[in-house]
Amino acid sequence: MTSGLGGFAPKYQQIAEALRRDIQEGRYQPGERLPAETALAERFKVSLPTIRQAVGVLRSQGIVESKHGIGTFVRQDHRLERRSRCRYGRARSDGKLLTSHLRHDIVFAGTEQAPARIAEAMGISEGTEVITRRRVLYDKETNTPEEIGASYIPADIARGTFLEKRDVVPKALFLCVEDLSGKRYHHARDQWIARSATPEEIVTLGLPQGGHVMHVIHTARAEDDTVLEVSESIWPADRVTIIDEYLIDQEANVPDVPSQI
Amino acid sequence: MTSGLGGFAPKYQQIAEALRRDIQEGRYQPGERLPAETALAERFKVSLPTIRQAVGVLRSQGIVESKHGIGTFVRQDHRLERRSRCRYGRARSDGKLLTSHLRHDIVFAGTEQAPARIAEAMGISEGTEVITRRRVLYDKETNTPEEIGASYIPADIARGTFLEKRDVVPKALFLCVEDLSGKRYHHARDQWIARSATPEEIVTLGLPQGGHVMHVIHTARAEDDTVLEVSESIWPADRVTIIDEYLIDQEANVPDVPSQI
DNA sequence: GAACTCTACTCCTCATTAGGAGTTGACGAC
DNA sequence: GTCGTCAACTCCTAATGAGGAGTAGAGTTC
Repeated sequence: MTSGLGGFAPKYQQIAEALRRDIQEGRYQPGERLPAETALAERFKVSLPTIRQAVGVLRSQGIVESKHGIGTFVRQDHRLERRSRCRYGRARSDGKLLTSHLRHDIVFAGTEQAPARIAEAMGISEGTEVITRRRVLYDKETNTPEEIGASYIPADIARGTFLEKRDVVPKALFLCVEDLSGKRYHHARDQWIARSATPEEIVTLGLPQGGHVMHVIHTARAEDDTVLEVSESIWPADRVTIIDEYLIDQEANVPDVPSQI
Repeated sequence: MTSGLGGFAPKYQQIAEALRRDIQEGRYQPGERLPAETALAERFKVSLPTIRQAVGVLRSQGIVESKHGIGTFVRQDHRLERRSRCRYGRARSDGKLLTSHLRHDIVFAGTEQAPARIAEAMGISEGTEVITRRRVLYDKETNTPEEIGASYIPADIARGTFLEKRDVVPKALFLCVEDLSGKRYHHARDQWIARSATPEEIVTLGLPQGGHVMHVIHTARAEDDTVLEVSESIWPADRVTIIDEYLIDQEANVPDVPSQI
């Protein structure tokens, strides 16, 4: 059966579009519950699976969130701003973390075999042992998880040190690594990707099924190019905006790589 | 009915997981067609809608792509590297674009009312007229769309100039703007977000339903802080990796904003 | 050989039906 | 008042059936 009157798009898409408009025009406020699926089915005069398919579209777009047994709610799209650099700064070498509004939860510290993506960033072969420190960062007020993070330090720098202990470090991690290695952080390479969340990330970050994450792998090197630390951070993709502010250096050498004009 | 033997996850998730493993372990190669849905339904001994739901999971993760009337195919996950800065560089002021391997298709040039996000970046009110140049970039070899882009130039700089004409500009756009404004590009602010694609983006970039994009808004200013240009670029999220290489300046002032440690 | 048609195959849409599982709030027993 | 029970409500999973629409290839006709 075709939809007959009006639209040429499938019914479920028309319904998704109608609901999306309702939300954008404020008929359903952020945080508010949508009518039950059965009610929507009646309102749009379609069957329940069609409604579910329509709501599924909105879910996959992060516009609404369904809670089993409770209802479907309009999500508020709050994006937190994140600086893309600004990881370091001796201005804060008092030991105060840059992220003091977040609660740091160190979930693991010890020796691990480097996963492929980290090994590649470090320039070592997959499975080589590295010292790993994993953390989850929570908003202190709302107590919601905001970030999954991990730092990987080469074994020859950190093996047998306090970095293998699951304690809070006395000062910013990079300062500890500088002390232990005798070298200073000099240059870095950040690698950003957006991808769909893994099942573990969905659980840890409280994401909806099929949610996406922003994933950055940060490789910090000394002046002699040895890797001092690889760290990664993972955020819910729809809760962050990455901000990067910089001076334009028109004289800089331009690598011959793809880039937008 | 519960799934009975073995798994505790829903059937469709188990099937999605099984297929995902098959793909990752190479039993289905990139570009290859998956068995038809009816065949899969028989193999997994479930009904067709359940198979469709399972395949839908893989689709939403960008692992496979379905083509109506043809079949479902394993996508190859090629991410192109993009430099996050490197927009400028007089080293190339011969006029050669940084993106010479891409075909630039200027789809619009003229006066428009600034959309909200652009107005905010420019510090003007929504609806103010700006000179807009929209483009779509195609890979010269495969002829596939790789990027949607647009540049917005304040009317007092570009109104009545050749920038309103839908022609290729004689040299890099920022050099034209510098000539017209009499000011030089000095500093910039980039704003990255990952979000789900709009219907237009899905069509233009050839994305699967529910695909995601990486969206950057780039605001370039002169030394006196006036905005010279706001430009935006949109890529398929699963086809790009953003690369950022830089020197670490530990003495820099650290803004008091959220940031990973 | 070239163009057309027709068929078989593919994925897509939608209705109907059934039961499972989590949450909330009202009610009654204590 | 407090606690536990239970019913009503919510979303979730799954099967079945029917038809629609796009594609490719075999076969036929010219």
